[in-house]
Amino acid sequence: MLKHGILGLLNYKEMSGYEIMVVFRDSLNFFWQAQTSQIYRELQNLKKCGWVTDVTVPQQGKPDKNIFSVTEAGKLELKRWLSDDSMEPNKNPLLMRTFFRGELPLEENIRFFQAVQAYSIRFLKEMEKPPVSASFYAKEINEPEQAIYWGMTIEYGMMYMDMLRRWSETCITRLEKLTKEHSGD
Amino acid sequence: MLKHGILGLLNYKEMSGYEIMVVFRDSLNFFWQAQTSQIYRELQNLKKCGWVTDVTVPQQGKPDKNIFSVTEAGKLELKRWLSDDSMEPNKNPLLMRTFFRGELPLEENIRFFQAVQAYSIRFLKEMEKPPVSASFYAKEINEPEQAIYWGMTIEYGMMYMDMLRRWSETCITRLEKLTKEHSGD
DNA sequence: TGGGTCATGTAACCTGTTACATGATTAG
DNA sequence: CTAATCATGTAACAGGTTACATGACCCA
Repeated sequence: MLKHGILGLLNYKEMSGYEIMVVFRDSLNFFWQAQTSQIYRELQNLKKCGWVTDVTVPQQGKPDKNIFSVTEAGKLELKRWLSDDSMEPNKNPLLMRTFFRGELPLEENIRFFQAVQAYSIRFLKEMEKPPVSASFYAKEINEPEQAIYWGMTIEYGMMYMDMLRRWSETCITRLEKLTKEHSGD
Repeated sequence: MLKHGILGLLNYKEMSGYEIMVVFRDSLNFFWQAQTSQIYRELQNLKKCGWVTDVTVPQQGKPDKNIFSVTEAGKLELKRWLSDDSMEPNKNPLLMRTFFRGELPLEENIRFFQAVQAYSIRFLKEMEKPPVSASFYAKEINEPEQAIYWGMTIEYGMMYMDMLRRWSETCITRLEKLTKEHSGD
């Protein structure tokens, strides 16, 4: 997956490992995270596959830059990967932590879902600010055809966070109702 | 994470690696997947940590059963893990595939989001059937206190799939509008 | 007689995380 | 003077996937 993410970025323009890291950190971070160590390793793998090539650019003061660009074979592989529309199963740590909460007292669990709610609200407020989307999306690359898909990921983020807010709200309500019943006995 | 999932299951009742696999396959599958190979490895790790112990039960015909049960230290660790309410970042392959779709023609992308929509609808229909939730949740263990949290994960599943349905719908609408504009030029 | 379930795993591999190392430049 | 940024990575470990192996029992 990261392999193809890197391929997709290099397809926009040639980049060094460091620049790729910056894009992940500043723009794709909300749906994917990647450490430099992993990026540099994957770049070597992509090179072995013949999907990217690199040129070393000497610099003064700083270490040499290794600029990677996608090959024709790499572009084909990117398209092949995009054409696959099978839905892979997901892992959800939040639901794992929810499932086993019966072990803890109600009050603590209410606090847990309040943290979820606070998180989703914080996220929504962040996203409502106008230029959040504009970090990588418009600045680095000026391709209006692409922008529609970038917008879709943002839209997903907002709809997801709103869903999370509503879900945590119902969880809190349900648990608060239980505490009242208990004290009413 | 899997470590603690296993710990949580063993906290309900003692189980063999095989039984744990069955629970993951039949009940937790929609938010977590685990292969037997991984489960057997994690059980050995948990044993090394002193969080579980095991007894070998000889059986006729079948291979010996290795029944695991959680220790006091394991119960403490489970509670410690549940108390952590920090939100860990998620990876979302679907958004990775959405982000780079500019490479493919509109028609193919419409088909992509239609596949997403079909998937979410199929899932919602599956979940609306009454006894889906009742596989592990009520059959294996009779603990009404826990059931409320199991219900919350199901509720999340439905709200998430409904959100996914709405999102893919808006994506399709947006792309269809574009195709009309193109043909109208 | 052949395939599915019960029940155990091992081995190799891929992916992701954490910690560390280097060294110049630049901004506070 | 110190911390951050630019820019490269390595090493070790943790977590997850894929493929294979064994062997008896049960059902069609």
